[in-house]
Amino acid sequence: MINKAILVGRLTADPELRSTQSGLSVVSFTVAIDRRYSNGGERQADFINCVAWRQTAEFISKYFNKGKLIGVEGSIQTRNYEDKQGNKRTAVEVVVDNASFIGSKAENGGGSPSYTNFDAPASQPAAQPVSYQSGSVDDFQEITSDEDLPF
Amino acid sequence: MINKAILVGRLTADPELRSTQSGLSVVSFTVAIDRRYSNGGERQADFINCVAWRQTAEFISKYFNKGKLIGVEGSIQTRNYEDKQGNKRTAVEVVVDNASFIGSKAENGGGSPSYTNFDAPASQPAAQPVSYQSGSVDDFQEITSDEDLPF
Amino acid sequence: MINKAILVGRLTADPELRSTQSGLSVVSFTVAIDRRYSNGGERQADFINCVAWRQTAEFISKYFNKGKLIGVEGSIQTRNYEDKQGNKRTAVEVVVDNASFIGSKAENGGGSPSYTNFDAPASQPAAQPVSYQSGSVDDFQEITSDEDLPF
Amino acid sequence: MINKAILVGRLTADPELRSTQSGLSVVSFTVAIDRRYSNGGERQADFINCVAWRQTAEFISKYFNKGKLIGVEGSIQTRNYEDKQGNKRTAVEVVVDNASFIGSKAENGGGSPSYTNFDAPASQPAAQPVSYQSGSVDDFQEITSDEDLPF
DNA sequence: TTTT
DNA sequence: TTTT
Repeated sequence: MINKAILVGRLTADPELRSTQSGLSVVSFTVAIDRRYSNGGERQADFINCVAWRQTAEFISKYFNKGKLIGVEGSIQTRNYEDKQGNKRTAVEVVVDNASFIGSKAENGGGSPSYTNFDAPASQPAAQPVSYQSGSVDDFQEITSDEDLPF
Repeated sequence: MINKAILVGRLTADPELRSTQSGLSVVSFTVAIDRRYSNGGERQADFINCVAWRQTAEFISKYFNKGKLIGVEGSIQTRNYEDKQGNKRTAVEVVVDNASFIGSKAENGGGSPSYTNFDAPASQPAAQPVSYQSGSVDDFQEITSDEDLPF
Repeated sequence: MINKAILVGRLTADPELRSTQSGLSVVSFTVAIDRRYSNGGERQADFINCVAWRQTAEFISKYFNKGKLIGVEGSIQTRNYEDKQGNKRTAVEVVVDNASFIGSKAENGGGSPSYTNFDAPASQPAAQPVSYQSGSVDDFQEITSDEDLPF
Repeated sequence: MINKAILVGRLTADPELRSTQSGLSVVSFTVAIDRRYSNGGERQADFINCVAWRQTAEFISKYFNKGKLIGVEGSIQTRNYEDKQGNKRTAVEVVVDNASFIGSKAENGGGSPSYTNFDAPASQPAAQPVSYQSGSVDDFQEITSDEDLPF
């Protein structure tokens, strides 16, 4: 089974990092994406609610803010809850497992001179990460030298 | 900007074809997709509402029914409406621009001996389409012979 | 069956529009996409060959050039051919069925003051399209008014 | 930047698990995907080379074989190498970071009664995983109880 | 509740 | 080199 959403749009507000009772980082935010073809003049957009957990949440809250372009990859999750009036409602949101900068330094806010490069292996020169993906660092697709390839 | 959803799951019910006042075909249906990792035993699924228009709608209502596997590609749309109590709510659904059969004849229900192959160019032998995509037939990626390629 | 590629990267060169013998527009171009995690400092990128046909080809050659950000959606196609030495080789390329501008006017080159808005319905105010999708204009997901929805 | 491929097709052969000199598991395999619209009768397919590493590699070699349906998610990688004649060639393959079963038990080969459920937290009842994703177990999107959600 |  |  496959459940995949891929979005590129702009944050409608600064993402706000929170924690669950058990200490997990979570961030929720909304991505605005203009529709391709609008209705005779009036612009239209979709506003898609997203949630990210753990390091992905921390990455997003650290590097993105209102109006910035973001690339997001995840799955569509439906969740039941009761609203204040006790009505059963269902929330639909994208659970983000990967977020990326899109485009130029200018577009991304550039700068951000001082920060912790939490992803780079200790011995490597620090560099601004261009995305953060759920998973431990040692699972990223490493660049294996040719001799190391068995095919 | 990019807004793309790709789903493979099962229809929770027979899709029901309707028409708008202006005569457009529409179908709405729900795709159930099991989550990869469930919560200590209890299975969990996401139930994603989908809408398709025109020929895609007709294709889906013709070839798919409750329980069948379907592959769906589209975009996530948010839409505002008022519920019966007059509360403003927002609906989130996948607007499908392409649906595909997934897997074997067995899995797909096979059979379906008589139908109109609305997509095939008139001069071609009729064959069961394996998907339907928004767009006129003459926009499908045709198989151009090698001599026809300019590179 | 599903075969979907979604790319956001930069054009390595100006796309060059050509025609097949039968008069179809084609464009081929390469999208460079930085890898997320590079190999201890040296930047690495994937260079993905793409082909687009018809109006998508014309759209791309009209609005994009070397270095510009592009969003691309399509399928991965494998094609057999013989190289100059007569060896059988297989080409792998993304057949683009949809291309989009990504990000700001600045990022996109903005300007482009005079052009034909080939997609807009005749009666609508002309506006720069934000993407072009294979399919006739009348297959785009239109914005249907609420009364028009059968659900 | 975004580089995403999503495929559902059939394995053209049994995947063969290998190891790099440094002891990493790798598997390479080819996914056959029928094209939607064929050229007046003759069937056509794309044959897409894929590589997977580590646990994803082990998962694939354990649960999939020739002819089986597979869902694959990854990125398109281009890699330079020299062929036997010393010509520079470039390989294009999908680096898989997630593989899933598609469809029914029947379709998947079902059975497989005894195996190690390498992903389930120790205290959970063992169950056949439905996919494997790069990343440590503790990064999967867990099902958090409602009280645990900060929104 | 929404972004350039 | 290719799968149902």
